[in-house]
Amino acid sequence: MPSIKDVARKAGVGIATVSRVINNSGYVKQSTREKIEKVIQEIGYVPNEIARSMLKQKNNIVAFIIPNSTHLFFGELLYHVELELFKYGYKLMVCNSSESMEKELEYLDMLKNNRVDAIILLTNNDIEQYLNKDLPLISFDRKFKDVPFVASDNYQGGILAAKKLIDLGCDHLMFIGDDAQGDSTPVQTEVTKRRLGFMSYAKEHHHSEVINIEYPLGNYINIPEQVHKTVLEHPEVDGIFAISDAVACEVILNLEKHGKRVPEDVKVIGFDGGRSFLNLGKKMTSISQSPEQIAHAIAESIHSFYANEKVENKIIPVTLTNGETA
Amino acid sequence: MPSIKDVARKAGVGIATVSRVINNSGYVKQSTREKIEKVIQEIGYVPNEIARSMLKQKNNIVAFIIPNSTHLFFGELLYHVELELFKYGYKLMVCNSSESMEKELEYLDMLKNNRVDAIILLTNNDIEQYLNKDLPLISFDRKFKDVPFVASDNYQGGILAAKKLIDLGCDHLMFIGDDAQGDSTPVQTEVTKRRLGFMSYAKEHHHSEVINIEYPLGNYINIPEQVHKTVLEHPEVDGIFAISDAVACEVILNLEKHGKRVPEDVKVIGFDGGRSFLNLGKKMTSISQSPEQIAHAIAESIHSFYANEKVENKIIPVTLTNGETA
DNA sequence: TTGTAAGCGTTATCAA
DNA sequence: TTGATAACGCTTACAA
Repeated sequence: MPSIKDVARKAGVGIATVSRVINNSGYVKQSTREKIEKVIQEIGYVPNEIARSMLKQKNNIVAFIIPNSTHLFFGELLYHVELELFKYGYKLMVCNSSESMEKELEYLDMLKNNRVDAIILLTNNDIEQYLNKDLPLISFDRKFKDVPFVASDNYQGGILAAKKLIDLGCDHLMFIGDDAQGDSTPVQTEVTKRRLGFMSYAKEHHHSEVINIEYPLGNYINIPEQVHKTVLEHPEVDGIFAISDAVACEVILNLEKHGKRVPEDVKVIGFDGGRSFLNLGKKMTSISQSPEQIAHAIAESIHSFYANEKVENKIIPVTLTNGETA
Repeated sequence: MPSIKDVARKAGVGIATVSRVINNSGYVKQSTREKIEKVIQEIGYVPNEIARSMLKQKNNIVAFIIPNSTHLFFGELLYHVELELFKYGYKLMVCNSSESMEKELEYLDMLKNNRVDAIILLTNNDIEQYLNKDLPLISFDRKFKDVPFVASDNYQGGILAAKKLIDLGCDHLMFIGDDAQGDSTPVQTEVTKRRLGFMSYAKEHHHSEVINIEYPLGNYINIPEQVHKTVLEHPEVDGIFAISDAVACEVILNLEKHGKRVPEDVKVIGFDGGRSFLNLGKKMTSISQSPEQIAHAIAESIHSFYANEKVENKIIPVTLTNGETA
C-alpha cells in the first residue's frame, strides 16, 4: 500500500507538505494542496494509523475482557459498548475469558504488549493482585483498588424486587444467586448487592425470614441441579428473586415442570431486563439494567481520562420492568 | 512505559543485543543475557507490539463486521471466532454494523487505515462494488468476487429439513424466510440455498406444492406481522421450515397462541442449532450450523493466507438436531 | 509556504 | 558476540 513518501515523490513535494494536507494543518498553497490531493486520489493513499499510533503513543483501541459474549446480557453490553466507543473514535477488541483467570491474565499481558488505550474488565476471579498501574483498567460491577468502575445500582435493584413481591402479597420470599459472597470465594463483586438490598428491604418490611439460596459462581447460564431441588423443598415459597434473568428462566421452567404456575402460585423476578427472554413464552418481570447507559458511562470514562478530566465512579440506575412472571 | 533503549542503557549494552535476548535470536553471551534479563525484570519492560507491527507490516488484528453481536447465532459465532483466532495469535476487533451499509463502509475505511490483517465480512447489503483488493476480506455465507468465503452447507440443510418433515408424514409444507432472493433486493446470499434445497427435495419427494413465504431482509430477529397472518391463513399446513431458529421460535409462539399444538398439529424445524432456545420451554428441532467449525475454518483460512498457502472456499456441514418441535 | 530531519520502538543488516 | 545504523510511516519542530 502506498505511503506518504510515494505521494510526496509523485507530487514533487516534501512529505511534510503532504502531512499538512492530510491533516489540514499549517499553511499550504492552494495549488500545492490540489496537486497533492489529486495524487492521493490517483494512487489511493490512506494514512497508516499504526504509524500514527506509534508517534502519538495512543492507538484508540479499547479491549473488553468479558466472560462470554454469548451470554445474553453480556452480548448486549458488548454491542452497546462497541457502539458508544465508536462515537469517540475508539475501536473495540473482544477478549472472551470463558471465565478462566488464566486466560484473563494471558489477555492482560497481550493487551499490555499491544499498548491498548483502555481495558474494560468484567470478571469474578480473584485477580486483584495481578493488576497494576501499567494497565489502563476500568471495571464493571466490581471494585478493585485504584481502578475506576461503573456498576448498576444493584442494591436498589434488590430493594425494588423485594418491594414488588411484598406489595404483591407474597408471604414467603426466596433469593437465588451465585453471587458468591462469603465462603465460596474470596471475591466479592457489586452483584452481591442485589441480595443485600433484597434482604435489607425484606427484613424491614416483611414478617417471615427470607430463604437464601447461594451457590458458587458457575458459568452464568446453568445452575446446579441441587438448587432446583432446594426450591422444590420449599413449597411455601410464593415469591422468588433470582440474581439474573437466565437463572430466573431456569427456575420458572423447573417450577412449571413440577406443576407450579407462574405467577399464580409463585411470582418470580429476574435481573437484567427480560428483553431476551421473550421466547420463554411470556415476558419476564425483571430488574432492568441499561446496557446503553452502562456502555455510555464506560465510554465516557475512557474519554474523560484521555481528556485529562477526573474519572468518577458511576452507578447506573435500574428499573423494575413489569412482565408476566410476577 | 520503558522501551528497549531504557533496558539497553541500564544494562550497558546496545539495543540490538537486548532485541536478541527478547527474541531469543542470534548469539548472546550467557552472562550478558542474564544481565539484560535482570534489567528487564527490574524495570518491567515489555516489548511494544505497535512498533513491531510497523516493522513487520502485520499487526495480527482481525476485524469481524457483523450485523449485531446480540443476535444469538452471531453471538456464538463471534465467541468462537475470537477463540479460534486467539490460538493463531490473532486479536479480534468487533464491528457491529447494525445492518447499515453506511456503517459497514465506514468500518471498511477505518479498518483499511488501521491495516488490519483480515476482515471477516457478514452482511446482506449490496456492498460488492465497494470492495477492493486493498481489503483483506473473507466472507461468511456470501459470495463476493475474488473474496474467499466460508459457508454452511445451506442447501443440504434445506434438504435435511424437507426430508425430515416428509418422513414424519407432513402433507402440507411451508417455508418461511427473509432470504430475499429475487425482487426484494439485488443481493443473494448463500442463505437462500436453505430455501432452494428445501424446495428441490420437496418437489421430488412430495405431492403437494410448498407454500413459500418470503419477506424482505429485516433485523434478523423480528418478523413482520403479516407473516404471522399468512401462516394462520393456511390451516392445512402441518410442516414448517423456518430460515432461522429465531424465526421458528416466533412462529411457534404465534401458532400456540392461536391454539395450534407444536409438534402435534404442526411440526416446525428451525435453522442454527436450537442451542439458545432451551427457554422456549422445549428444545427446538433444527438444522444445526456449527459455529465452532465455521470459526475454525475462518481462522484457518486467514492463517493459510499469511502462510502463503492457497485459501480455499469452505463449506461446513450441517446436521439435523432432533428436538421437540417436529 | 515549503522541505529537512529528528523521533516514536522495534528488527535486521553489517561491520567490528 | 556485540553495537551502530537503516528502515517501517508518520508528525512536528526548525530552517530556509
